[in-house]
Amino acid sequence: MARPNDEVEALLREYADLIAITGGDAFKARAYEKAARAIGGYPADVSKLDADGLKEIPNVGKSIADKVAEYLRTGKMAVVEERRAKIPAGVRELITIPTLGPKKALRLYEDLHISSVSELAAAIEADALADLKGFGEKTQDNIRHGIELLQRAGARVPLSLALDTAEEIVAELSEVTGCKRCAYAGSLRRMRETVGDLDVIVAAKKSEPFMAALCELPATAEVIARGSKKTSVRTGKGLQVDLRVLPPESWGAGMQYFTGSKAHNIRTRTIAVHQGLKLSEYGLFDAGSGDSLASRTEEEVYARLGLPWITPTLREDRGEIEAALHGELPEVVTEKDIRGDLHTHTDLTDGLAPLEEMAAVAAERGYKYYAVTDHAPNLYMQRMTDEKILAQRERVRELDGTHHRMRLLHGTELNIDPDGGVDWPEEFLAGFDLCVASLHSHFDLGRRAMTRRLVRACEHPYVNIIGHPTTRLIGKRPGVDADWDEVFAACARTGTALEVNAQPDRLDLCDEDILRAREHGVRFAVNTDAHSVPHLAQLRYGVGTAQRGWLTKDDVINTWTLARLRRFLRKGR
DNA sequence: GCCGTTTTCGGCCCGACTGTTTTCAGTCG
Repeated sequence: MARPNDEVEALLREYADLIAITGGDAFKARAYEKAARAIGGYPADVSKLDADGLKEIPNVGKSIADKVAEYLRTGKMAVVEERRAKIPAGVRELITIPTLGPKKALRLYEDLHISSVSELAAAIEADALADLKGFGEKTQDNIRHGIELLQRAGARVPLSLALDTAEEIVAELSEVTGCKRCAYAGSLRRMRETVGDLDVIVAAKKSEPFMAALCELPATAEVIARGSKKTSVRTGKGLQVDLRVLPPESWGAGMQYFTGSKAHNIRTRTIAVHQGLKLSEYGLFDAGSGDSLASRTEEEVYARLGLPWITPTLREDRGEIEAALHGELPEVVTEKDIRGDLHTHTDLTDGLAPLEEMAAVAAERGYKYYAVTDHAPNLYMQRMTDEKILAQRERVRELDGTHHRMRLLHGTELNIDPDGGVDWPEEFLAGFDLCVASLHSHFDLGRRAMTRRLVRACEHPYVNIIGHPTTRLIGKRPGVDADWDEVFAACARTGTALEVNAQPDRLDLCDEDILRAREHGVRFAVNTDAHSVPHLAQLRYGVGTAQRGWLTKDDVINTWTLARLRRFLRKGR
């Protein structure tokens, strides 16, 4: 979903890198990075803002606002063009190599005129770096290895793989003698959709046994660094794991610190500094006397800073600090708030398990209601017919209320055709309790046609939920192009919910889209789109994503009572 | 370059590890 905000973000990031590479003021470079991030995550479309409007964005002042306005007006930013003229694009590429930063990149360019990763690889092979100051044998080895890692690609791994690996490592380290506590932190705890590396925290008096245990795990393929406080390894699947061992009394401060995000921590540390305090992974200290004021629990640390405890999924510096200071933190939706799944499949179409089994497991999960929504006929490979779906409906009615009194709803997942129409005529659709409608083909219509298509689907009187709205597949396929603000407005106007699809390779809508849609007053449904029994447990990823989008119970229709849900599903008909 | 309950200047998170620079710079998170 390339939108002007993303373009501006990329350009400002490039400028920040170029400042760093040319030895410019490091604080200036960081100011541009902060502004880039703020614009990328800003809910409104920057191309619709003037310079004054741009200055409303946090970390965007007059200078950056003017430059962004210049770019939006002319398609160029003069200062970036100037720096690009001095530094070839390939030099910036060099700093994507792990262990190679802006300083070394500039030295390579100035002294040896190296301006691409391939030139650097060739120079190392030709032993051309031997006389270069600061490039000893080890440094060259690290760069060579860094280039290999870069070329192997796929730096970030899906949330689900990261979680599996982390739970395994936490379980192993928890067994080591002397372990007081062990947990994962970092972007995994914040439930980001992909995870770059794992942060595992141990509270113990002695660190060495844990460092040894991590290095000796079967999953460990390579030891990157090993010290007494921190050890980093890489797993066979290329996932980096950073282990920190902290004294038990620092547990809360350590978890707070290593959960991040970086941006959130900068804010909390700044708050500390303003109060004459110093916040580190070891605790919150009086800056003058060095006395420890809080460190045992996260709650304690936040409280001493004058903040309530903040849910990890909100810690992105997307307004949670301000909300916390004003006592306006959202009470985000949790897994136990979900009363039912509204998008699931059975073996009648492409699911693996029969209706009876899916329903039984859903009831075990404690759901009050559960919707079966198999594919509609226009997804031809699924061979759905009127007879088959009506026979299923009969069976659904028979089973209704038989598992722990869970109510079964009969639905379907319709296909939105290129014009925005759906499979069956209205008379037939009236027989369903609810209809999900999704894009399954024609992903490359132009933006206008795609917008019209989605808006028409929302306007359909029997379409209740738009399933996996952008149809992106993380790391494989971008979402479709549409004017999403227009689509979100149509959802709000027509009483059509947007799905937060919990499949770990979808997570669609994503957190940033949820934040934007929420501004329009849209309702959401957090669904698994389960095609098998184990998929029902993937709800946690959807809930995490919903939390990252600041959704409360009230925003999510499948936390509601069945009576309230049914009123919503009538869609004013 | 941005920002402000230490406001219009002077800060900007801060500590860990590595490698090579014999006292610390570069990179990372």
